[in-house]
Parts: sequence; C-alpha cells; structure tokens
Amino acid sequence: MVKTSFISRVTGVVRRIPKGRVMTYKEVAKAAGHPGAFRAVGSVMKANHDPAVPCHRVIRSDMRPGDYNRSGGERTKIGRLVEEGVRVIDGKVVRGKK
DNA sequence: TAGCTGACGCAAA
DNA sequence: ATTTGCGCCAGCT
Repeated sequence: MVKTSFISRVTGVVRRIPKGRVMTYKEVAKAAGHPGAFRAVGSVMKANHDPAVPCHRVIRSDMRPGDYNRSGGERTKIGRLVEEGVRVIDGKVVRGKK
C-alpha cells in the first residue's frame, strides 16, 4: 500500500538521515525525485507524523532550523538537533564543519 | 469539485 | 541585508 510516490520517497530519504546529520528541504525534495517540491515536503512532514521520519533533521536551505510544529517552532528543533550532535550557532545549523 | 493554505526556495528590487 | 513576488505539491475546508 503506497500512499503516493512522493510521500514514500520523501519519508524514505528522511529516514535514511544518519544521526548528527541534517538535510535541507531542497535536498530531500531532490533526492525524492521532485527537485521543485520542497513545499510538498514540508506539507508531507506535518501531515505524516511518522516516528521513523525524523523531520527535525530536515532544515531550510538558509541553515535555519525552520519550523517543527506550532508549539515551539525553531527552539524545539534546535534543542533536538543539538542532542543529536548537530552544532547550532546563533540559531543556524552547522553541518559538522564551518 | 474548486480554492486556499502551508513546517519552503530563489530571484528581483 | 531585508522585503516582495512567484512557483511548486499535498492536504484541508
């Protein structure tokens, strides 16, 4: 039972994100086969709250954490990323190197 | 069924 | 550097 190609691909990609690593919405959309569907990626995330899909590891291309939910937004996401081993400086995500 | 919104991205001003 | 407009797909009203 495959919801839609897009959702399956997106969830599959996000699920493969290793700990301490983050991927931008654009990268995920591209990896999912829809390089221009970064909007849909976000929509799918909130609509599909799958525990195996660490949506908090998906950030914006601006290096900002973006939003996670309406109850905390960036702050909640930042704390989660930091616990995973991702360095967040000045509200911006740093991928292991600077 | 149709229309609007949204956890976004990029270009232009 | 910041703001505005446009484009994209899926989900909700």
